[in-house]
Amino acid sequence: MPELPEVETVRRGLARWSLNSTINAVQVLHHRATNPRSVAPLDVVAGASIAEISRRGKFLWFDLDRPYALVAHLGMSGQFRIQPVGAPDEKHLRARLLLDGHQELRFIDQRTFGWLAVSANEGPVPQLVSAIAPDIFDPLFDRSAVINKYRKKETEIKRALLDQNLMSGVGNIYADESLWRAKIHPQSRCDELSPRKIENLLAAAEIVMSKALVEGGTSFDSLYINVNGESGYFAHSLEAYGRENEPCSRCATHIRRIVFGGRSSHFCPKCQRL
DNA sequence: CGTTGCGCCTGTTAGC
DNA sequence: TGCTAACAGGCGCAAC
Repeated sequence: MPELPEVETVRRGLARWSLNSTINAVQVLHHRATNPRSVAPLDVVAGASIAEISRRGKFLWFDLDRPYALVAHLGMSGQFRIQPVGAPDEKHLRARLLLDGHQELRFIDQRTFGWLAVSANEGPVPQLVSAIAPDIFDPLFDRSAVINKYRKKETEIKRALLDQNLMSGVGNIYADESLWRAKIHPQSRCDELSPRKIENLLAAAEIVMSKALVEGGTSFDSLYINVNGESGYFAHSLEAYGRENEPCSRCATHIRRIVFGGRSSHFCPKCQRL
């Protein structure tokens, strides 16, 4: 499940292998690979060269030598792979970009929640990304303003953490990890948390995602890999997510899993009290 | 307007 | 053993 550290790992791989390349052709192999909000069919980027590869939260995009960008979201299972021309097609290959130098940039996506799109790129971020809040590593991230936004929310803190309009990049894994680290129960009401607690939570999110980035992200299976096909190693470092009935590393109480808001939350019932 | 729930997908696993 | 149901869950939109 690609969240900020995984998407950033992919972005760095893409930058290393495709920066300054020209996109010679685009081939779309599945109708869901194109986001319906794309302003044009994907093959309009043919002939463009890749000037920069950028990211906000879980969205990434190719800045082109044109007034529009090629935006990508990996969804649940999206992958980019750099492959030599002629390599056998992957089972869930959804689109391929032919680059100069006999390389292909392939978009592979089992569950088809991921997509590509062409979007106007004349502001700070492409139009398609403009509604997404800056992530915690963005120079535009305003920590005190974001703390105030969380404090005004009339919902549980876990839900708010997943809201990409407040702060982007955090998904279910890093939400649970951040809450564990900050010792906050996922069902705590936002408007009952002190500014200090929320500040601690943001600091925890920043630390957890920084550590994950160093490890190349979290891989449970082959659904998340980087552009070289390599897995990340942060799964070994998870303290709460996916550890139901295993002992908390701080107090040995068994981690509990509950479901609310349609998703699983993992937490230590002793360290993270309501 | 803010919050909540649903639908979109497919491969794996748990349970009967 | 073989089938069905549950599960994974980011995002956009509809509904309340």
